[in-house]
Amino acid sequence: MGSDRFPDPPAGRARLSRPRVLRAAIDLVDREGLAALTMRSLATDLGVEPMALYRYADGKQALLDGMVEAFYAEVNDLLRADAEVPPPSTDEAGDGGWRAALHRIARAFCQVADAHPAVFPLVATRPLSLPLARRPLPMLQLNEQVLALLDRAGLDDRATLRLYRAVVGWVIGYLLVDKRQVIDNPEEPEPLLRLGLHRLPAEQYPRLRALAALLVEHDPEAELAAGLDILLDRLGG
Amino acid sequence: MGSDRFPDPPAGRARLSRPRVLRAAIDLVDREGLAALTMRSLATDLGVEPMALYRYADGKQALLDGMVEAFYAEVNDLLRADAEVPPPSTDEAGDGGWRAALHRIARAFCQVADAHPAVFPLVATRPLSLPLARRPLPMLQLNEQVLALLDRAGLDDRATLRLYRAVVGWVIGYLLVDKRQVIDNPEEPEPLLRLGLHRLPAEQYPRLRALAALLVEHDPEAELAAGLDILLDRLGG
DNA sequence: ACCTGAACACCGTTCAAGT
DNA sequence: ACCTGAACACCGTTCAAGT
Repeated sequence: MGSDRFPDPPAGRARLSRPRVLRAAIDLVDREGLAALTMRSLATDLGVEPMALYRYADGKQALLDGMVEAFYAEVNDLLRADAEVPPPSTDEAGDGGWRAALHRIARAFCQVADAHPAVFPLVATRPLSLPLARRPLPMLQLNEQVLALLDRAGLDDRATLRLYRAVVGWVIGYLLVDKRQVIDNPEEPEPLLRLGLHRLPAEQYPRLRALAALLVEHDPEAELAAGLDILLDRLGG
Repeated sequence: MGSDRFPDPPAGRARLSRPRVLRAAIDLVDREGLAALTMRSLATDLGVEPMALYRYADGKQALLDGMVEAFYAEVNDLLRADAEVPPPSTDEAGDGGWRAALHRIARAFCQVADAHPAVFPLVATRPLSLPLARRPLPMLQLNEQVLALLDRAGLDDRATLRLYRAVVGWVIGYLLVDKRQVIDNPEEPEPLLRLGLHRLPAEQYPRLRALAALLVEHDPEAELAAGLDILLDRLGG
């Protein structure tokens, strides 16, 4: 995370640093939601004047991009951590393990998204306004890693990219849809009422009402992995 | 779009109406981007004072939700329109046509996303903070329609929901990733340079650099449809 | 019922100043 | 080099008033 433009100061004495600012921003959003993040509230959290932040991010927009950067850095850290505890068989499935490696990446991504649900919308949408080469380095690093793994499937370049888009789109889309299970009234024990579905006219939305009770009961990690396998099977040759 | 709370006035004489406000909001965002949308700028566009908008949306947040509502309403309109021009064979593929109907929905969704690229991030993320039953009616209507179509695959409830999540996640995720192809320097004729990739060190990102030239060359509609078929094949029994 | 207009609290950011 | 503090333009929203 230490790019040239935002150097980490000598470390120890100095009060602020880019990682510290980004971490504080993510903490604040985890605690109070995206809307509560302002340059002023973040400054207060860090015990500093708002303008002090501008040394570590070029403004609010850049701060948001920095949070996406921190998100991907966390994914990469997680992956490095469990790479040090390799699974029993080094050559996991006889295919060089690229498939299992992709699953590990998806799982790590999923874990970080779960840890910072309010940050995830930023991860899904902010890169839309950034040209590829300007994206956060940790994001590019993960992209490169996924591409390198897909290469081992032995596809040509076009097919590799098609599979790449499918994998990334699937993971982000599935997480986005899954995290939509927002509860209306957390007090209510009945799951159907918790979702506020009694407000839905049953005549107009028969299927939605009938299935809504089951909406909450599923295993996101397993479904995400299953879909990933399907796409790898059929697009991976 | 005419809910009880925001009635369309007699129509004709009256200056403002909820559809007119939402349409103006989407126009503004299409023209100048999400950041340019403020209650004040929207009011100016409509030739009205900012506070006049509060009669048609309960505030900025509700306005954003209203735009998602308008987005889904546009999808539904599109679907109704081409339902009036049915394909030559009424029973499209012998399976009751539910598969083809799903493809039509995906295509319509895709078209509207293309028409309003700056609005799409709202569509992808705003429902995260709304409990199911509070979501815009046009969105619930489309959800119901998709569920009804999936029912025809003859799956049990759990499998139907699994497939439902997969289909919705796939379409949204794919569109999100595909629309990320943002151009760095539109003047530059060379596609590789247009993406700003000369700034990527080739040693660290060999695959990304090698494949980036091909990133722009693909057929989004076809890839989206292909992925949809794969998921329907394997999760649809 | 529908819209105006002034006012308030808060926001991101500038600029000049401190150390 | 790193942070402060005052200031500015702009924002969403309140409230009371007009017609």
